[in-house]
Amino acid sequence: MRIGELAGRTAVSERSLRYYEEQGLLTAERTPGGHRDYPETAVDRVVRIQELYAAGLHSTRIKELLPCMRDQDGGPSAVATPRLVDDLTAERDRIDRLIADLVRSRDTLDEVIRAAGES
Amino acid sequence: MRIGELAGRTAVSERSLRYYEEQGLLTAERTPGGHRDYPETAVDRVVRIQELYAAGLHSTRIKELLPCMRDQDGGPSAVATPRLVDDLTAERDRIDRLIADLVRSRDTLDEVIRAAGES
DNA sequence: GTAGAACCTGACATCAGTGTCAGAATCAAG
DNA sequence: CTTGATTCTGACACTGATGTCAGGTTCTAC
Repeated sequence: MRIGELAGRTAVSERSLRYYEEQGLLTAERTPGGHRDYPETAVDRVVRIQELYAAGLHSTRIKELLPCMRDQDGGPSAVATPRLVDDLTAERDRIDRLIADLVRSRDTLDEVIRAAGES
Repeated sequence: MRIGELAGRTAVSERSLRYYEEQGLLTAERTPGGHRDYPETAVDRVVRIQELYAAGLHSTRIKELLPCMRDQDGGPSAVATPRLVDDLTAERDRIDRLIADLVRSRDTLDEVIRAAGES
């Protein structure tokens, strides 16, 4: 599929999709004229990338991580090195703390929203 | 207490504390010489502010929200307007989706970490 | 009063993903 | 072939909290 369709189906801007490619997170075939041609699996991958970005991972870390992930189509093509495992463990712990923060913030918002409803 | 102590106790940089004041999120008395003098309650407030920042709220939104929050020392000093309730509800929904993303990302990391441990 | 630590303001830098625009090339349908 | 939609590359802007530095002032303990 072409970039416009991929952007539409993933709700990610074309700009970002080109950026992902630039960062080595996403590859695409090219038409004879140079237009990008994505496989169906790209949809899944872009969604994953977005999730990881949302979790605060940087593109370099995502790039290291992607080959180690169980892909939509089968097993991972690589196994994380001990060094990477350390980094990913730190990321996971950071995300854990972040989730805890978010839950507290959500509770705070809920309380304010509810208090306004009671008046 | 002075800014250095507050920074130490909250693990927030002095730079950020001054920024919070600049944004109207945090107030402080001043010594005759112009140094900031924070009340004990500032510790709690700074922690809250950090949580809300972590949840992706901008300073303007936090500024609107703070007066409506149940403070450490008692009831809220204001009730959210209907307009603000709408905004906060949108924020809450966004945070909900973000938490879901984070959980998925954490699970992904756990899987990669575990896979590396099995080898 | 003096030395050193802590604090003040103001300014500029940074980060990294994304928005946006320009000008050119390609693609698809008539 | 033509036309309009889509895509291409490259460049520059932005955001917004935080880092950092400079030059000066205040505080605290001796």
